[in-house]
Amino acid sequence: MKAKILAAARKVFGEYGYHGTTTRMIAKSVGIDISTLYYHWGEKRDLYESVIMDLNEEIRQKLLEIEDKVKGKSLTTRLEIAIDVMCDYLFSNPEVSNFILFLYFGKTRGDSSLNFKVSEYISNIAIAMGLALDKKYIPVKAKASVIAVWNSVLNFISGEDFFRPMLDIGHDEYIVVVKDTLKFILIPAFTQKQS
Amino acid sequence: MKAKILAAARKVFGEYGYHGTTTRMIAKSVGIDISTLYYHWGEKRDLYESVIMDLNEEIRQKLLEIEDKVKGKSLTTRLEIAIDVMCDYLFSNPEVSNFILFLYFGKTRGDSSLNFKVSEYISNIAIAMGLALDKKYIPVKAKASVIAVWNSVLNFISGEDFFRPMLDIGHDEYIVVVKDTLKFILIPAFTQKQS
DNA sequence: TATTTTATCCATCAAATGCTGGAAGCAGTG
DNA sequence: CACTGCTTCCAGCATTTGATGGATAAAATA
Repeated sequence: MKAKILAAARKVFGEYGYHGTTTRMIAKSVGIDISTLYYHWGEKRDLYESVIMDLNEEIRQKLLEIEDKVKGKSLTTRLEIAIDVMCDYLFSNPEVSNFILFLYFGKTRGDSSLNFKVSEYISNIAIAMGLALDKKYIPVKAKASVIAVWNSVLNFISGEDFFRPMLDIGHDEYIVVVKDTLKFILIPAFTQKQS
Repeated sequence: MKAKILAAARKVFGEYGYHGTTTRMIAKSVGIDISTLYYHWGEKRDLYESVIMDLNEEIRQKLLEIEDKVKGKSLTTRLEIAIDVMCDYLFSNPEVSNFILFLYFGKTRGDSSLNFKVSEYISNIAIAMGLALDKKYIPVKAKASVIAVWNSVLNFISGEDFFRPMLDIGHDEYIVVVKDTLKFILIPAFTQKQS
């Protein structure tokens, strides 16, 4: 039950953001009373933070998986695989990217400095992609590039409802276009001769 | 007064999103009573939609300005100018990109299909950048690319508080890094030999 | 000046929302 | 069965929040 609530919370928070989500909405989506929700998770904020921690772990795993898959491949292949795997994962769990974007850009009344450990990820990705050699010193440029890529992926997934009508294509084709566009834009940038 | 409220509303909505913003927050940031706010703008939703329309017009103007500036230049120069101008504008008005991102990714309880006319912009940009020749037929690939670029810009601006600490640099340097990164990633993609 | 119009605020309401107490169900254990 | 611990729900409380009515002041108009 506890896990069921967590999964539902992730989806609702992802769709409507922290303030847009009411505990009643989450409870209803699980089919239980709010009291049951509070019994398992306490305050709304605690549930929210639990979702963040849960997501953190899930993404960490996914990145490890990618890191493992790209080992020894060429830079171009590494980028292609990374894009494919991340897109597949996120398209299957669209609430994930939505939730993360809310974390990035939305403020939450009553502050709280929640830490979604992107910083760590970014460095790991930069190394796995071969953009940095020394784990201790990763160039600003490399980090910034990874952030740009990471954001692009999230945006295309979360913004499907917004962008797909503009392209006038179906869901499956959208996935293909997104992957192609990401590769089209990113691969030349990273494989060009470094200045 | 009406305009003052609109400007304040844009900022608060941009920071906290629709549901995260209360009419009292807006009124307080202007220094007036909520009643005064309601007197001028009616329902919260109406004010919100007015902000959208206002922003729509402002961005349209900005894009026309860019279109005018890049006329006759090379593709590389066009991209550089576009990135510089948009970055300068958005860094000076960070609430703008935040607000737009909320529109893209956040749902609002009680639906309402508000239309932020991005579709129109995207096509115009594609043409101004020389990615499409015929106004009537703009390739999916061109549109998708423009969306990716557009999103990247918004993300870097809105996500400054999130990303800058990861890069461990100051605000002014951040602006430079963002512009450079965008150019670094985007220009090779668009200037490569079309496949 | 008298009157109307415009703008602002105070007090307040009704609904929504976060959250809780206590009763009831239900499984396992003696 | 009686007891215990865990889980669920109903009812409700306190606060927040969207929204309004009416008094008051300021400005415009006659």
